[in-house]
Amino acid sequence: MAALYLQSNSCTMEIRRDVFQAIADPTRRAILALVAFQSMTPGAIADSFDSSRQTISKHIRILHECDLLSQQQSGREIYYQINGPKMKEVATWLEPYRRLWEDRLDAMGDLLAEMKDAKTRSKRKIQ
Amino acid sequence: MAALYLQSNSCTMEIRRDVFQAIADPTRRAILALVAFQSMTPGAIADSFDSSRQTISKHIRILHECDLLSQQQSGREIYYQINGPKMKEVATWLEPYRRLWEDRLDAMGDLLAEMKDAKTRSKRKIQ
DNA sequence: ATATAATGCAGCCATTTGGCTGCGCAACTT
DNA sequence: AAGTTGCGCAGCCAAATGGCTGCATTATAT
Repeated sequence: MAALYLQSNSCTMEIRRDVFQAIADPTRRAILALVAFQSMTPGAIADSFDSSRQTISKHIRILHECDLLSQQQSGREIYYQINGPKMKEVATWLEPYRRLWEDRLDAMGDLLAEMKDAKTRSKRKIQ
Repeated sequence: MAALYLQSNSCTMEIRRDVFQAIADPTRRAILALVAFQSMTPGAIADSFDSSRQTISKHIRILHECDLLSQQQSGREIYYQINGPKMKEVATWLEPYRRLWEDRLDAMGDLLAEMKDAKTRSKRKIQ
């Protein structure tokens, strides 16, 4: 939707993918899980799935375009591996929400605390 | 893609959404950011965007279907707020990858070796 | 009681997505 | 030199996505 485009002569070329859109697909998350342990070739990765090699290759391309995978050529083989810092982007986005599931002080946590602990002098500000 | 469907008489109704697919859309992430501070009504949320109220309502529905938002009715108004524990699902998925950007990172190969190390409990080796 | 406000739902539409196949090309094997 | 293997790209297609508009419904307000 909100992708960046770059005009190159007569054609329009997409240059950047969104990390969140990339990890939205379960197959791509599975690929990330596979490659997390060791770098793998597209062929080897595709062997783990029922989809065609080209389909998996497309997923790899998307992961590579958004920089979640880095490649390393060796002859005619290309080894793909996870790009750690890019994964951190998701963690960074998630960080501000951490307090929402780690214990107290959000609206819901406030409610729960009130239910569990009758002594709490809560000045809840729901709504 | 891999969504669950439930047959209900003549129509096919989707019953469950994926959290990752839900946060893939930038508008929905913005909604989450809005609602993180306080519960809000769909109308108030929609005021923050250029899209139509119904379009935002659709996004809210998706977030609610995957349980990222919880609702609380008050008269004809409905207050939506973030569901913390559901957000944790993303954090849980991300956790195994944390070592990829944390720790002492010398080279990518070292990181991979480290992950292997965690499995085999043996000596650390490069790539 | 009547009007207005707050929502959700259904339907329409253009674009994107994710699958497949066919193909071309470079790099190993024989 | 000729064949095989690994890989990416282009093109096709059905399904999903995200936007819009037009209702229907249920509370409030007048």
